[in-house]
Amino acid sequence: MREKRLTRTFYRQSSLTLAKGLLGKYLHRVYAGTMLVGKIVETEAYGMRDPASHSFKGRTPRTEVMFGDGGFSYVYFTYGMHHCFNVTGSVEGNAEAVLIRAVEPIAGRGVMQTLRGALKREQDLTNGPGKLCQAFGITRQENRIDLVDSEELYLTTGEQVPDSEIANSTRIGISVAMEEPWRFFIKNNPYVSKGKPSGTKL
DNA sequence: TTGGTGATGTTT
DNA sequence: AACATCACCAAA
Repeated sequence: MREKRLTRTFYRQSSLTLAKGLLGKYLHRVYAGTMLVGKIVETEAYGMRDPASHSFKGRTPRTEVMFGDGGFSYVYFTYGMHHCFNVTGSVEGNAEAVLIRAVEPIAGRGVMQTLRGALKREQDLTNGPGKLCQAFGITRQENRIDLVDSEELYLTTGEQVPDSEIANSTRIGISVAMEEPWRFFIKNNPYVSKGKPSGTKL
């Protein structure tokens, strides 16, 4: 069966709804003529009045795409060596985005392995936000792509994930708003990242 | 299996 | 100076 692309309407939801709704969807990326596909298994929502969001301090050249319409890629570079891939949500003026933290490889494994280099364990291929960007060849060149139109980077309906297979927790790797349970993942999926949720403090 | 640490460059 | 991370190594 043919994969159906996600519509603009789908992306124009709050980042919280979108983060959960993106689980099971397929990420498609054409890299050097090869179609790479991954099933989204872990996401995090970042929103408007969220101190952990890049958009919190207002519009800057980097975060401008977050303030635009839903359905665009937001790729940033962090820790001096990693890229992270986000999908913008909501509508023009509302800065919301969902960080894609992990995917399960569906197609194009060979190319992903080449891009990632030698690995000890199979799941290390794509079980983290920086890792999946490397495996899919996603860099800042892929920032601000319209996922509704692009032939190189887009999302499709993928697989339905029942609520009973979805779990949530606080987000990973942040130092503010650590109590917000805005991370979503598919239970028992081996490609979910191993980062530790923040905010398990008193 | 867990935990500590260094690499690295963009943004503010 | 901080940072929405990862790979490495050591200890147990």
